[in-house]
Amino acid sequence: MNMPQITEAELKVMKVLWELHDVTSTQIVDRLAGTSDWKPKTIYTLIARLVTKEAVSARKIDGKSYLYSPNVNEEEYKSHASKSFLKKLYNGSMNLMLAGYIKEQKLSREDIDRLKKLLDEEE
Amino acid sequence: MNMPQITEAELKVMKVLWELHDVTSTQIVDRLAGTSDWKPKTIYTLIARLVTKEAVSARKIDGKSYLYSPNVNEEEYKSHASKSFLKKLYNGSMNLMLAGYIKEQKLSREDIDRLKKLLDEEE
DNA sequence: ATACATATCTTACAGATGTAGTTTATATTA
DNA sequence: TAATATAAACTACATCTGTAAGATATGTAT
Repeated sequence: MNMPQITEAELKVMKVLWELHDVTSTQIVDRLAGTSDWKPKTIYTLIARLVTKEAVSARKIDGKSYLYSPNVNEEEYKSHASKSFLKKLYNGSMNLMLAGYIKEQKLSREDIDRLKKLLDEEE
Repeated sequence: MNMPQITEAELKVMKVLWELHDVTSTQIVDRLAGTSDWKPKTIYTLIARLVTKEAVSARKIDGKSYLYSPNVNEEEYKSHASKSFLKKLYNGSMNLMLAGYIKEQKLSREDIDRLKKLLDEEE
């Protein structure tokens, strides 16, 4: 259950899978028509690569088509990616990241309140 | 002042630059001797690529050597990278990222207290 | 002045990534 | 059933990335 590497382009496909679950490639293509300008062939390639790296599984529904579904859990993946990111840039510390963020005034007053609420609920 | 793309390997070199500022390639090589197993040639290549993409500037100190210094600010770079990361995975929202983190129990009681303190100071 | 060391420059090369075209097999339609 | 559409498989190809070796020019030691 070691997390496969998922590239940025592949991630967009994963998001559709996470959202819709059990879809055909055609549905994925349709779903991405609005948010990308990829040719269908490009999307097929991305799907195939995700299947190869076992991030997605494919179940045959007839001699030609498959139903695809995500093999890696969305929250697990994000948590894994977050950890990697923090390690790379902030010595693994969410505190450092948030401190930097606050210093750069990237958080609105409302954001801060919401974050405090999140933290309060945790105690 | 558009942020150059800095790869993971290059980032390790940038960190030395951010830490030491105005160093020779030899100093960078020495500094990285402990934390990586790169051959000196590899490090020279990374430095050269960083210079090419103008993330680092080089000032000649004699006919052969240069002094290198970071051209992109550490905090700015990290903030930029954080923003990209959040956009890619959390719809741009630090709240969502932190919420996920909290849910996964990735934060200790102390972390939470420190974060709350950070947020309090901001108000 | 000559040999040696070495920093930079040039070149290399495999694997990952973005982006797709071509071929093949199968389903659908007329 | 024959033509057509299309999903999947296979192939392609430029760029980026990690990782360095070889060539060249310059500084240093004898």
